[in-house]
Amino acid sequence: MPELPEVETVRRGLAVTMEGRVLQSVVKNRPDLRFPFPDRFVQRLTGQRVDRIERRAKYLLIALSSGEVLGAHLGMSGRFIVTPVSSPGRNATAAEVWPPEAAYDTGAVSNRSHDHVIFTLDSGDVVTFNDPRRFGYMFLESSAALSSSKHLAALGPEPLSDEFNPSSLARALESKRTPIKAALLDQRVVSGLGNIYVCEALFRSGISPVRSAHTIKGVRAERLVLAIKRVLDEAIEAGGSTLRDYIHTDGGMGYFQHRFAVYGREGETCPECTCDTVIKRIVQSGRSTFYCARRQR
DNA sequence: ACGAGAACCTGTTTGC
DNA sequence: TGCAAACAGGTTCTCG
Repeated sequence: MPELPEVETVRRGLAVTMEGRVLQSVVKNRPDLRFPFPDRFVQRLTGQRVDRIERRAKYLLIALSSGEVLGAHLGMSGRFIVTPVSSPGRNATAAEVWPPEAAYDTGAVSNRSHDHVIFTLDSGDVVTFNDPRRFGYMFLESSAALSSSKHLAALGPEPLSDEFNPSSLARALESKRTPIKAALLDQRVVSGLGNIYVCEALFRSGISPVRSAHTIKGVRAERLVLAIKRVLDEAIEAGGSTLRDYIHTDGGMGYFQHRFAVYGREGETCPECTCDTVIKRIVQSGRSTFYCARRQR
């Protein structure tokens, strides 16, 4: 579900609610998500203060006063929902007020049986992790060991950082014969991109998704890097893209889906071509790719 | 060693 | 209308 802009939007929502607060109670409703929860998960979290919430690629990193960091990946359908103590129904128990009205309104929350972890803060606010498909997961790691931990160690540069630039991208791609579409989904090349924003960035840069990755250098690398940074910036600004599962922590929607040029637009006319070229959908390594065969070479 | 495809799960949409 | 197949924002494992 969520790519970098969606995870960043969730991070901002959680930071407002959780930073500086103490985890008064933690309820875990099953032994595992995609992976088993860490040993003594509830005990290691209960009573900890949340110092800071950061993001690395698509991971949320919740730094605790114990010196440990709670990492969370949303997979395809994971979401955090905040039920404020001041919301309507505040006199009800936490279990009775979730999910908030806005989540009902979007239709994005369909089943309480997928509430896997419920955090109650000392403010009274309740933060719930819900994930129908259970591709999401959580882990705990000491702050010092975090960057070399299993899940984070191999990640490529943050696309919005200066470490991600035309020459670093060209270097990462020079040995790859796979199509550029697949290479950009490889989190070791650049971290945080997913199917939507790869399609959109390739369109903006005029690069064909089937082009061999190693041919991206020079001007093409410059155009691609710029397109990736811009599309991510714009999507974060719009609060991400809400298609099916993804919603904000307050149940609200992102708006960037209205600005997709190609994603999900098979058969529609290309927004940049003046002729009547239509957007094509192909399948690459099992995932849909949308592009304009005339404009993208 | 690399790359394509399957697998992991549930829910929703599409097609016969 | 009803049921089955296809599809979904991600990652990881297996196989050729």
